Order: sequence, then C-alpha cells, then structure tokens
Amino acid sequence: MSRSQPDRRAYERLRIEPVSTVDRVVEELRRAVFEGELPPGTPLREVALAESLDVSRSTVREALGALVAEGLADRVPNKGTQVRALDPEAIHDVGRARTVIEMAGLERWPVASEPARARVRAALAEFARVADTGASAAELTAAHLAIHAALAGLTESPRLEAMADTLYTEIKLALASVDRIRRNAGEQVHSHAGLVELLEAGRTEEAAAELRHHLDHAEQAMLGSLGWTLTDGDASGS
Amino acid sequence: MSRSQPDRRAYERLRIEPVSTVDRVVEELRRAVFEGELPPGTPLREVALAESLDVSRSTVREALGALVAEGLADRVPNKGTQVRALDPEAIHDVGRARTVIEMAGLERWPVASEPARARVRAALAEFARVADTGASAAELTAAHLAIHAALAGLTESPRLEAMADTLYTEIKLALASVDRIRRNAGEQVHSHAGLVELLEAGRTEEAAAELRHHLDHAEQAMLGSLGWTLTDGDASGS
DNA sequence: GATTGCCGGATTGTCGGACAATGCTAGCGG
DNA sequence: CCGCTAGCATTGTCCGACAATCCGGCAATC
Repeated sequence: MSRSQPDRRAYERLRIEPVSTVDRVVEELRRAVFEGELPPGTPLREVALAESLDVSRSTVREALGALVAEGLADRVPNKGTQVRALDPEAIHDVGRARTVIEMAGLERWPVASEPARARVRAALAEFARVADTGASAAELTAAHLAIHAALAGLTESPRLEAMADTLYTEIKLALASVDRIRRNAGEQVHSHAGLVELLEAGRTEEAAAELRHHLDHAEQAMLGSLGWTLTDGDASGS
Repeated sequence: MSRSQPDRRAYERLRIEPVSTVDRVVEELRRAVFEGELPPGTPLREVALAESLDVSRSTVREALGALVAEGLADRVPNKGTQVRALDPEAIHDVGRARTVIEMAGLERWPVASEPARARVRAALAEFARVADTGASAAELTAAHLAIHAALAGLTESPRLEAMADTLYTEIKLALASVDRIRRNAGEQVHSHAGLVELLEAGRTEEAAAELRHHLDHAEQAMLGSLGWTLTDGDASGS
C-alpha cells in the first residue's frame, strides 16, 4: 500500500461533484417546489415533465424517485407522483421529531467539540446579519433553520444531522406556501441569541426550557399561518 | 359531497398492497443481503442482476435506488452500487442516534398512550418466547430489535419511528456478517424485563440509566464481534 | 334511483435495445 | 520507473413500445 501522497493534506478540501442529468432535474423541481411554482398537491406527470425539461422519461422517473425519497413528493403506485401536501398532523410530527433531536444536541453543548459550538455561533451571527439587511423570506428562513441545524449538529452524529435536515426540508416545504413570513425577525434573533447566551453561561436547563418554548411557539405559528388553507379542499364546483 | 355510503365503515380495515416488480426485486436483494449471500462490499452489477432476475435493467436500477435510499447499499456515480459496508465509526454513529431516539421514547413512558406502552410489553413477551424456543439468530435479533423499536414507538412520532427503523436496518445489516450472535439471550431478556419493570414502577431515571448502559454495552459487543472483520480486505490474489 | 358492467383516454410500470461517457486495466513506449 | 494510450466493462441517458391500471362517463340492470 502507501501510494505516493506527499501533500495529501493540502488538497483535502478539494471536491467536485459530478452533475448528472438526474441531479439537475431534481434541482430544478426542488427549486420550483420551494418557490411555490408547484403548489402542494400538484401532480408531476412524467411525460409532460420529460418534454418540458427535454430529457427522457426514465430520467424524470428517477428524479421523481429522488424527490420522494427526499420527502418533497408522494408517489401512489399506478397513480402518479404529487408535490407533497402537509397536513397539520404532519407539521406537529415534524415538530416533535425535531424537538427530540435539537434538545439532544443542546444538552450536549458542554461536551460538544469546539467546531460544533462555533457553528452555532456562526449561524446565529449570520441570521442576525441577514435579518438586518432585510433579505427575502426564503433567505430568512434558511438562515433561521441554519441555527437549528447547528443545534442538531451538536449531537455530532451524521445520521441525526441528516434526519434533522429532512425535517428542515419539510419545514421549508410547508413554509413555501406561506409567503407572509412573520416579520418579527428581530425578536427571533433576540430569542436565539438569548438561547446561546444561556448555553455559554452553562445554564443548560434554562436553555432547554427556552428552546422547548421556542419550538412550541414556532409550531403554533406555522399551524396558524397555514392550518386553515389545507383542511378540506372543496374546490369542486358544479 | 356525501356520496351514498351506507356501510363504508364495514370496509374501513380492508387494504391491499400492489406488488410491483421493483418491489419484488428489492425484497429479494434485501433478503440476500441480510442472509449474507451478498457480503458487504459486493458490487451490484445492473446487467448481471437484470439477467439473473429476468427483469429489465431499468427495473434493477430503480430497485438499486431503493436499496440505497434504504441504507443497504452505496452508490458511487459512474462506478456502481455496492452492498453497504459499515465501518466502526458508522456503528458508533448508529448507536448515538438510536440512543437519542430511544431515550426520548423512554422518557415519554408516563405520558405515552396505552397502545404504545402495550407494544413494549408485547415485544418483550415475544422476545422472551423466541429466546425460549431457541430460534435462529436472525429471529432473535429481530425480536430483540422489536423491543427497541417499541421504545422508539413511545415517542409516538411516525417520523422518529421511521428514523429508528432505518437505524435498525443498519444494525441488522451489520449483524448479518456476524453469525455467532451472542448466546446470552436469557440475560438479554432479563435485562429488558428489568427495564420495563422500572418503567412500570415509575422509576424513569433508573430505567434511563439502565437503557443507556444497555445500549453502550450493545455497541461495544457489536464492535468487538466484527470490528476486525471488515477493515482492509486483501482479497486480490494473482 | 342506485348499482353494476363496460368502454375509451390518460398515465404509469416494465421492457428491450441503443449509444455516449466514464472508470479501470494492461500493454506499450520512453 | 513513469506516463500514455487503447480497449473493455459498466454506468448514464435516451428512445420507442406495450401491457396494466386508473378514471370518468355511459348504458344496462334490478
């Protein structure tokens, strides 16, 4: 063994990602979904997409499979694939799940590695910056979720982080329908900053309580924002 | 609305699941992997599989995608798909992740729904029964994992349960290589029974400690059983 | 009038073949 | 010993096709 690698470390961070056609299709669909161009429930027809995107149906099919695996779409055998529609129950479940993971991360603050903690601080700073410069709603939520992702990162478990990521994906999906994101970004920043301060001060208990409160509140806000827009869809006229 | 449905309720429980060809292929591959017919690292060649299973390559491809999503295989672009090989680091991570989820479930014992608690008791009883009748190693681990799945079920969050399931899948995968499952099934039963007793008695703290200890121990046992069997595979003769 | 049987269009599931792009290996020449 | 090149194996993507299934409507039946 031991091929010649004199300066491996210098190149350690270099990475390239091969972009397959499928990847591009997935990316485009993801964008359209998050952008609200494809509202929840929209059927994703294979032939039509293939023609529109000028790729073969096989490619579209594979991309749709990826979307389903990602939680952005639902597939019913022999019926087709649709943009995922989240009901209040799903929102609640996402809330419960992420509470478990983020709380686990938070409790590990004292023993977490320095980079993991730094990531939380960095995410917080970035959120503050974004909130200040008054960015788009999507950017705001992205920055906000980055903080929570950093909290999940405190677990220092790739699997838990990945799980948290899928949850955040669902949240972004739910929020895609709601354009009127709450404007209280300032208050949000303050709340998170307080959370981190408590952590830095070693008052983990209080931080946990704060986080739990925050998550409960966030869930309520989300449900309130879109709870009634999705219940029973009585769109059938006639 | 309200079409005429006089006796809808009578049919409420009826369900059928369409079995697509892809499903069958996935099932067969899963079986082969768990059975050890396809050891970790085995390449899953598309054409060869297609010919062997007498299905088209498209179908195999889709099945492989499902396996990857399930965590049973890894796919490297332009190189192919292989049966997943778990390194010690992965084992450790699975351990951390499931600890978080199962602990969360356990802490919810007092407030969990009755069916959720009943599931734990049932799984425990089943494990004891299986251990008594001296079943196969695979059945034993399945019954064992069912207990832990029931613990995860205490969270009563479908998403967390699903996440736990993928973790258990990985554990089964890792254990597939190890035929010589620890024989101390009796002791295992005892340990879990004690855990549940503590829960029933409301001594949650002690139960948590017990579970944590059990999980740590299990991880050590797994690492010890296969830690050295998977490192560098020097199979190239010539 | 409600239920059932049947038909036609739309869509998905699966197939087979085809070809370019990529990765791997071995041989060739310097 | 090293780099280059050619060749082979395998995957990525495309195309066209057909059966299976779903859905809505319409006629037939009790």
